[in-house]
Amino acid sequence: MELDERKLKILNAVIKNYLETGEPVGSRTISKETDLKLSSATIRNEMSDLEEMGYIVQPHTSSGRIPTDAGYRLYVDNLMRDKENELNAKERDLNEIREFLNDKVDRVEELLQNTAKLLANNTNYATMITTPVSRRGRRLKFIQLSLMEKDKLLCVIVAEGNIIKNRIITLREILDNEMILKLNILFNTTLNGLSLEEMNIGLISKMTGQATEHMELVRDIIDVVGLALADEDDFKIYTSGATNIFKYPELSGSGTASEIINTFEEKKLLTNLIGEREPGQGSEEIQVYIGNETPVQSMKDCSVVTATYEIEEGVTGTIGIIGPKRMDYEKVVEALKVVKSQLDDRFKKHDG
Amino acid sequence: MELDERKLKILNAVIKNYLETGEPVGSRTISKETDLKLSSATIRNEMSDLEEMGYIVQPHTSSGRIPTDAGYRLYVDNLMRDKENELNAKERDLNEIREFLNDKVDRVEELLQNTAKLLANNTNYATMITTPVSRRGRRLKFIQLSLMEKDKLLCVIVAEGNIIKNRIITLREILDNEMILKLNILFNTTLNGLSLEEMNIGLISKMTGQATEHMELVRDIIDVVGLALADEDDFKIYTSGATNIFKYPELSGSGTASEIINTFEEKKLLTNLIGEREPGQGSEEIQVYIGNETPVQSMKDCSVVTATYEIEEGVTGTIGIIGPKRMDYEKVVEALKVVKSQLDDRFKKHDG
DNA sequence: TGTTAGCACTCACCTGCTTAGAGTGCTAAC
DNA sequence: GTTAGCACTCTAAGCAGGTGAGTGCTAACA
Repeated sequence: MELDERKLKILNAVIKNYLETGEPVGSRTISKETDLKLSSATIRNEMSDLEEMGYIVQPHTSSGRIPTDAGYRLYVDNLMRDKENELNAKERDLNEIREFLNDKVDRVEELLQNTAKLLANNTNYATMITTPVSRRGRRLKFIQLSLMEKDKLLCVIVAEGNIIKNRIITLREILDNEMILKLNILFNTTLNGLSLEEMNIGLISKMTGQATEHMELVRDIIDVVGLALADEDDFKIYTSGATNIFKYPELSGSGTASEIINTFEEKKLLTNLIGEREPGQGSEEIQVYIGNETPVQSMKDCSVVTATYEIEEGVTGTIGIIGPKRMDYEKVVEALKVVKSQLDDRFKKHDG
Repeated sequence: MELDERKLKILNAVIKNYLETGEPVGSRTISKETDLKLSSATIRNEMSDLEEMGYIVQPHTSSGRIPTDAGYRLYVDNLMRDKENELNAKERDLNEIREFLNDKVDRVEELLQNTAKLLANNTNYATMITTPVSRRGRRLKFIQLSLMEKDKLLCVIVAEGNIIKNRIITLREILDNEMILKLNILFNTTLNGLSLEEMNIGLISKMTGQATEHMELVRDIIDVVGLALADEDDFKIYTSGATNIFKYPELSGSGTASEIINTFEEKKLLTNLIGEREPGQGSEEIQVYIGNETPVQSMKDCSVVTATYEIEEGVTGTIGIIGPKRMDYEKVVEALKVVKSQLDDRFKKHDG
């Protein structure tokens, strides 16, 4: 059977109507609400075909049709853009996002948290956003050792991108200030500008050789620096609007809501959503997962839309919107694009 | 009417039974399950009295009784301890908590997060825990200035309790290393050991006087130090097991669950739970809020039990457990006591 | 050959009715 | 003061019937 123009129009109408109402849609509704001048009987025949092709189903005999995952897929991939003219109304909402992101918020944490909240409020879905992380390890910019207490050494480690980490080392020996100064010089002349991979064994033995009386300490410090550079513990996931899912009966019933909320609470469970985007792939960088396509099991009854933002070459974060399968894909995709580009801009501005 | 021994026993039995089953409890049940050798008819009379006194109610005519908030209150304040002999069984669970907290977890954040999770798993209620905060401002331990880029100065500020904060100052002048060394010495000799309140105007003008060429910078640094010491932004609330509330039908129905989950997501809404304990008050430092007594509106159908832990004089955090009014108060209170004392120990150990 | 009107049929949902069971309050007897 | 007995109340569950939305199929129409 062929998916001709008319069938597409009907499918589009069915999905569009279902997105709005959340109720199964019948042939009469389509007959009345499309510009196709067809009776409900004709529509019925076409819908029967569409069902056979796997794009729509009846929840039970003699009820209207609702889209299948395949139906949504087709809609998202091919039909959605047909309605671009309607976007103007939605643009208004998005302007709020634009304006907000243009305001200055000083701390990144707050910025991301607010972005999540804003998206959640504007879309009425649950949202998540991650801090940007670098694919390759960061380079060491410099290191600063200072004595905090007589047996506690503070190591301030500054990496590329001005990521600052503090580590405390408990000393097994007494150090005087002069020695600390020497160690500072030793480390900064040897390690600065290197990435984790470049700090090899040769380098380490060279350093321990230059400070034979404090070999152990030097090793400790190198360890700490290595861990700090590798450490992704400033990788955070912020979420907002998890309770929005209660607004959608098809999710709030049974155990689904509980599972989803739990996933949001244990933010680690969301890591699978983070895009493994190949560098330089597709222009959009927006992913839509429908139902079972989702990488997170607990969301198999939802749809998930993610975008990847990039604040500099190789340093990316992920924004995600989670809602019912009948989410307003257009609005969500549009909102993500706006946020993504605004975030890009903001970070670039900050950089320069 | 007087609340005699027998009435107390019956009330206790009603509440205990209701805590277990969650169903209204009838006179026959009590007649069978207590050691009082009384018929159901007698129990009925007594229950009628207890209802008149406001300790129990019938959800509808001709159903069993459930406790009122006043009933729970009486139970928590006076009746609960009668069953201390049963605690041995529950002790086993608590040992798990003890063992866990004795294991070393390096980062405080992780420790607290895990504690919340552990409590949630062991009690089947929702839990929260805050980072410890100091009532009075912290004292400055030392400060370390270093040049990060040619126009960016890194200030590492270490406060009492080894709280470390990093701040970046953008320079309006060029500084050489010698100058930075001088500034380091100036700040550390003048400010170390002082609290925010003690850094008064006299001190500031004395310092700017000693570095007239860099007056602006000195002022900037003092500002940054002041803000960092006052800043409570490392105050965090960790939560766990929010979805546990779905296990209790009386909460999961209607909008309550959604509201509670929302409160847990917007952690700020939980701040009202944080104890304003007067120093040196009551030995227990465990608070039980039943129903409407709660300081957080969205939890008016729940009970909330909080404990305050203190890692050093004046530096306290709050642990909270949120569940249905029919929560197992004994177990919860016991668990909180264990966690509280273990946390105390752990921090003291670290200190020493 | 595609489109339409008509009709029988299905199914979810609502309403009203009935029944069973748990539990009460009251009274009278012990 | 305690108890047995009884009438009463209320919930929960199950069943019957009616309604309406929607379908599939067939036959007639353009």
